[in-house]
Amino acid sequence: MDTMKGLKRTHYCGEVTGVGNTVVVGGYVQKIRDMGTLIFIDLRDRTGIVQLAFDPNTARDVFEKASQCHSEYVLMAKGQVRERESKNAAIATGDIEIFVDDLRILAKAQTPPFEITDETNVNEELRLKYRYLDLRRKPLQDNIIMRSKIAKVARDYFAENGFIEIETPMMMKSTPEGARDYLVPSRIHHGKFYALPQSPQIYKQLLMIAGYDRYIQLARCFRDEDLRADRQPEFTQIDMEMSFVEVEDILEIVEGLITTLFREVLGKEITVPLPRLTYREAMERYGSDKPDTRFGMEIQDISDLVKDCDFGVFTGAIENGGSVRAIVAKNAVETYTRKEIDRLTEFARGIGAKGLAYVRWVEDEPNCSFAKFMKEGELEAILSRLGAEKGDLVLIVADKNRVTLPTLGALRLKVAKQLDIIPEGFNFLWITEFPFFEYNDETGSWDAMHHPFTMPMDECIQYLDSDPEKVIAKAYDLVLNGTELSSGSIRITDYELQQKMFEALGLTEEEIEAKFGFLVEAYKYGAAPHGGCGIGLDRLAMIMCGADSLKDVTAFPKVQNASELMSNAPGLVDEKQLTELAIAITKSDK
RNA sequence: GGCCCGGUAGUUCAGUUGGUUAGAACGCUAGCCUGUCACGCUAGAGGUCGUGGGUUCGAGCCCCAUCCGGGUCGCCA
Repeated sequence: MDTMKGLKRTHYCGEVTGVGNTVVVGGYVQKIRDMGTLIFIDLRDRTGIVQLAFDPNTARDVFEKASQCHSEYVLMAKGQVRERESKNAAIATGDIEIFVDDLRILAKAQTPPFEITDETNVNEELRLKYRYLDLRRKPLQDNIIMRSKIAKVARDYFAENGFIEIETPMMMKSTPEGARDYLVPSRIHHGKFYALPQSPQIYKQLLMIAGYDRYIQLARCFRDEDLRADRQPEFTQIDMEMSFVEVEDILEIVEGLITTLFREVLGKEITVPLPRLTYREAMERYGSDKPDTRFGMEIQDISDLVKDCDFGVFTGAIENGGSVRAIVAKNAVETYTRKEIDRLTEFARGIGAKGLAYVRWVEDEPNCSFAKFMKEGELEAILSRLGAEKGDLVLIVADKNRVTLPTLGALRLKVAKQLDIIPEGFNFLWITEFPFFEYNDETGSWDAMHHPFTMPMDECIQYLDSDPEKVIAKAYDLVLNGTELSSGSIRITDYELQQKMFEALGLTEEEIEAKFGFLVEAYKYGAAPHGGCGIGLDRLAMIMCGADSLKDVTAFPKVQNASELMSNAPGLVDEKQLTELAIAITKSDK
């Protein structure tokens, strides 16, 4: 093994230029082409690839060393840049090569379990086990580098706008109203636990009380819930809070961040102000509070057309206060055979619908699952209202609105993906006027839709006790291509109102005192009106990188069961550690 | 916790109705080759068919259980 002695890197591999110059590069062996008495090595670093050339006639010993190299060896090479005899248009440095006169093998390498190539279809499980090798791949390096750039631009943007970056504790008190907390046992206080923050929410509100009127933090957050492609148990938020503001001020700052990020990182112009939809409108048109508006296929209400028909499913839903609604998938009858529609029906049932009615307009006579219940002209009226034509598939759900809308919303998304009709692009959307409370079917009580520190609209406060469903919150979500990017609100700054809010959510006096007493107390000392939001950095990076999963923009992600395949976290700990913490394991997996 | 999909050389996959010695490509090893860049040519090594059990004369293939991974619903104030 060699040392670097006497050599200092002058260029990154992908940036070598200047025929005639002597350069020093370092990197990993991507590929060796050994012609017998002529060797070429492609050397790779995070900027790209450069070709090293070796000829035994001019440098025998260097050539011998090159012949001992293998894939992924770590090399440093000094030599003269010269023009290639034939160019390679596929790489940036394809016109030149380095004729090496000093080669150092800094590290040998085992043959990796998979090839380090840009394109790969290697099983993700294996790649995660050898994450440090997967991270050598250019697409992943590009993503990680872009994420770094996003974070940098965001920090700069907030700094320029007078925000102060403040770190809040990673070990805090557990307030398990929302997601499950990750707990950290205390050695000094046996039987007591810290919790890792689900968000710095309470601390940043306290910072507003403390007078740091513009706060920003790239905050790590933790939620002990099941994973998804767009959900990791630990993630990063661009967390911000501002004082002396109303909703509009916050939206404006966030819009400024978005335009700056897209301009500086992707070179794309985003038009502001961003479009807005009220929660109610989003639900009625898209069946989701985070609609993907890159395509249409909006939900339409046909209740009035079927209220007198002979189909009990339709009329029953309407009589129970629900509705009959539909989406139209254009030119979809070839994709959706009877069998495929059955699968959609299963899918709809999984969401909560009792069934799925459809019209599959394949020939001149539309094939309709409920035709025999239709009176003269009724089906025609429905198809005409919906704008359906030959070749289209109409999907209809009849139920309470709380079932029809989300079901059609999910179907809309699924069908659009299957038909592959979602265009590229970045469609931002503010969702505003969220309801304050959400009815919980299981407990029969009202839960806070956002967190309990959210301010109701001024004119709604009167309904807090009498008509909770009428209360609208000063809350707003930012949605990008159907992904919730950010969630924020104006906060309650009046301690009496806060107290009332906790009570409306069913907390007893004692619970309020034990969990949030210090916060309520703090507001007694005066706070300017304030609000803010947390923007999901990981999700933003995922979409800006064009990735489908947070794993592609997270250096060391966790898998579905929240374990980490490389280190095998979480792991067992010593009996001694448990004793010190006064913890006994009563049950464990084998 | 529910549902769906997957697990066969290092990797990606094929493997017919259950039938002899489980194949291919890439990678790897060795040899040859002076302008390659998906280098080429020759030879070779490499398998607990995720694991356990069952059915059978016989299981990669059928059945049961289980483990691992992916997606999703619940969950994520």
